[in-house]
Amino acid sequence: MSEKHLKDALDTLKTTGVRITPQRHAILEYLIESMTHPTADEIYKALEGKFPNMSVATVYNNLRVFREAGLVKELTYGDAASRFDFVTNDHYHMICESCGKIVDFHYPGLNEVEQFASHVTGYKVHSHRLEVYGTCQDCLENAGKQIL
Amino acid sequence: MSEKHLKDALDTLKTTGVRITPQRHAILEYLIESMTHPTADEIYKALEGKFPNMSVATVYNNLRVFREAGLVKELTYGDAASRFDFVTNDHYHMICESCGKIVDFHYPGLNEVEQFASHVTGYKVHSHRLEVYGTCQDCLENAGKQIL
DNA sequence: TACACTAATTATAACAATTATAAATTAAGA
DNA sequence: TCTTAATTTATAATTGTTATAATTAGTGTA
Repeated sequence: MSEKHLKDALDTLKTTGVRITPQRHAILEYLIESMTHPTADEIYKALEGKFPNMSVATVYNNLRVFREAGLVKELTYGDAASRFDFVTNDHYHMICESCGKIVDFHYPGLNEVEQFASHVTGYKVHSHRLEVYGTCQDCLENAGKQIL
Repeated sequence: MSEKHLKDALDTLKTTGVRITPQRHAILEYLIESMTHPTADEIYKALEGKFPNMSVATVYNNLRVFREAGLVKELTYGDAASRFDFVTNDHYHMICESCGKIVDFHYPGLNEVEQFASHVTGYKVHSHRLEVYGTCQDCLENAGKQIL
């Protein structure tokens, strides 16, 4: 399953004329396997065992390459670090405001929002971004304990 | 109309025990009157005529105060500068990917998305964020001209 | 397989947005 | 008016990210 994702991703890169380096292979692999929407720095730290000489710039450069190839989405949060998400199929993010944990969920058909928005603003619509903020169950439970 | 907004905002601050300084008054006034969702730096530059000695830190500090009081929303965009939006009633943003222009639009009832997301993830939901990306009419026209 | 060409990596410095600090100033209630 | 704690200011520090230039290493071709 994730094997296939990796292979597909590498194929996509090849056909776009992007070289497959060991670093790129490792970053992609890590992105696909980790379910945690990591930051560039987390990727960097996770791979420094395998690549002691790798530079942060390499991570950033390659994340940009992947983003431009459509393999990866960047989730931006002000001056906090961006998080990177391997693109599988369309999904949205639920974010815990207490601990920052992000989980995916699917929701069908917000196309009508795009149509509506395009109609009232006159913009030609490309895409949209939806995120839901709340508190995850772990944090809810911890909050409960503190009251006791 | 915007007079009333300003008065209400100042009242809110007063009841929260926040002092009304000339700088705060001016920043709020600028936020309410400008329809452009300014960055902290834009606010700083816009007011440096009135307050030649004001520091950027003051702008940032007060935007945080306003945010915590619920008067202002911060729109974050990765390493680009945050934009600040005076809260009137709920609306969403349509953002031009070509020139960055942001316009507001209203859309009723995405509550069901929140309910759905809460159900599938187990999170307790507080809020959500929706943005639509596209190209504004000005940029569409300019693109047309370049082809000719 | 070896070569050549170009892209990618590395190390480092630069940058820009934001925040922390400490001293000076000031709003607002008594 | 006086007092006091909050706020502002000026500056330095921090953090995420990108630019630069030199070195290294994929990959197509002979």
